[in-house]
Amino acid sequence: MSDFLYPIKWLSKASTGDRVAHELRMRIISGKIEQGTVLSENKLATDFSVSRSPVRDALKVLAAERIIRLERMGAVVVGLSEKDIREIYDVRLLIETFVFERIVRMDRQELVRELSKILEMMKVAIKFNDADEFSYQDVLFHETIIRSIDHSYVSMIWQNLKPVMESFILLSMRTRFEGQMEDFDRIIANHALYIEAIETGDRERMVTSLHQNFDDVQEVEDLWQSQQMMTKGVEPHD
Amino acid sequence: MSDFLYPIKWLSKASTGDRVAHELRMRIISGKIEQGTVLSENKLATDFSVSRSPVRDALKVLAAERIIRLERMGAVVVGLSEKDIREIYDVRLLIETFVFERIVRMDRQELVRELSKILEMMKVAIKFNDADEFSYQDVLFHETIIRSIDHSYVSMIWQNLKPVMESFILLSMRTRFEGQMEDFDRIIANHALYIEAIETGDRERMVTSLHQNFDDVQEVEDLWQSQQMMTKGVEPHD
DNA sequence: TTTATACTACTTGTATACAAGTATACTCAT
DNA sequence: ATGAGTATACTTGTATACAAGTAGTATAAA
Repeated sequence: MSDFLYPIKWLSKASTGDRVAHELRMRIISGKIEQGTVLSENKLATDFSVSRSPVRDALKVLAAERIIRLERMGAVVVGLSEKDIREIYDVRLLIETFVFERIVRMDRQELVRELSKILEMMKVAIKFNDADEFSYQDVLFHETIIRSIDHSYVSMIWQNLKPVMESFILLSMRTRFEGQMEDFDRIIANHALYIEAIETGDRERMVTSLHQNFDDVQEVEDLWQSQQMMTKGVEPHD
Repeated sequence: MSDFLYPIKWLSKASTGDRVAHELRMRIISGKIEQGTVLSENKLATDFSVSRSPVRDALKVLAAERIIRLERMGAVVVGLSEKDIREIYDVRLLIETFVFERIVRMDRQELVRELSKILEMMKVAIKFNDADEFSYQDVLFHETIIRSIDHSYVSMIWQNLKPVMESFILLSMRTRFEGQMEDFDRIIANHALYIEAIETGDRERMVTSLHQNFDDVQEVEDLWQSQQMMTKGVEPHD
């Protein structure tokens, strides 16, 4: 099969099933595999040169994430619509707001330190033009905030959202690193604002930051749409 | 293996893997399988007289629900702590509040009708002493509310919460049907209040209803604790 | 030409086989 | 008695085999 969209170095200790899931997710979200395509376990198995077992596992995972739909015959690709993106951000807003309310009641010194470190990492990633590393740190930033309150069911929600978000952010950032470098000043500023909000316990600022983050992605959405157009443009997939 | 805790009639069109998952979940949440127990795929397979494949599927599902933890050797039973129950209700509060905000902006006549129907079903279930049917309708009540706004990621959260909630409610209600029948007047009244809140768009009343619902379950929690004690009886765990 | 039937080539769900790795217990040497 | 090392009986992850069922096509009859 052709080259991989998901960073292989992130899969060092992953099982075959995870690898397939990550790669399939990327191909679906990037539009490399079109919506409506029907995936067969056998075909995927031969494509990835693995057996059906890990493919099955992968499909279950992707179905739970709602980017494919398991049907009687075959798994049909659903992908991400604009509505889905909005909805994902609804949920992020929902849980991060919840998390914030708890955070401001805690000692958040350690958290702020950790977030500052991640922010610095992000800056370095920009400096070295490393889109993947930047994405990794970006996702880690929000994960760190969410996990800080030690709430296993909120973490669970994040766990379910994370893979799709990660893929989406990866694709967005790769595109931006090809030309829209000026975006990153805004993104960094936005994350700094988030840290400030946490430090000072300023709910207002937090919500502002979250919304700006969303608007950011909305822009990206357009890019992504066009990228998708470009990708499929060629020919309908098998 | 001994008799089943999960209503077999609810599994009519379920795969073997689902059956195993449902039954295992019930046994874990009821305390019939103790916390800390290490489950082996092979042992479960022979116990349930099935092969490892569906057992594997089931364990993955239960791990996603956080009631077991997949480790190198064996799956260790985590179960539900009081903290978990609180957290589940945190999330329910979170999403049902979100849902309510959307509902009040919609035409909610049809929804109210549907909820009223379910409420009547619940009354009938009480009259005929059918704890399982009552639980089913109770879960359906909340699911109906949540699905009404057509938000796939909020639905996803519900989907992840539902099985554990369902099992928990089933066990609670079965216990209550053995003696605390007076509880049900309050539960019914509480659900009626919820419907009213939706009908009138009264956010205040909705939150009241949700909190009362939580308090209800907190009481149940005690019952459940004692039931669990009874089941294991032996000694305090870890 | 149209309709009904049967067949073929798929699909998934479950069972089994095999490989690689890990913990426990036992044996042997000190 | 104690410690090192090995044997063994487990564990999971992946591959393969088999059974049951479905869609769509081709063939045959009206």
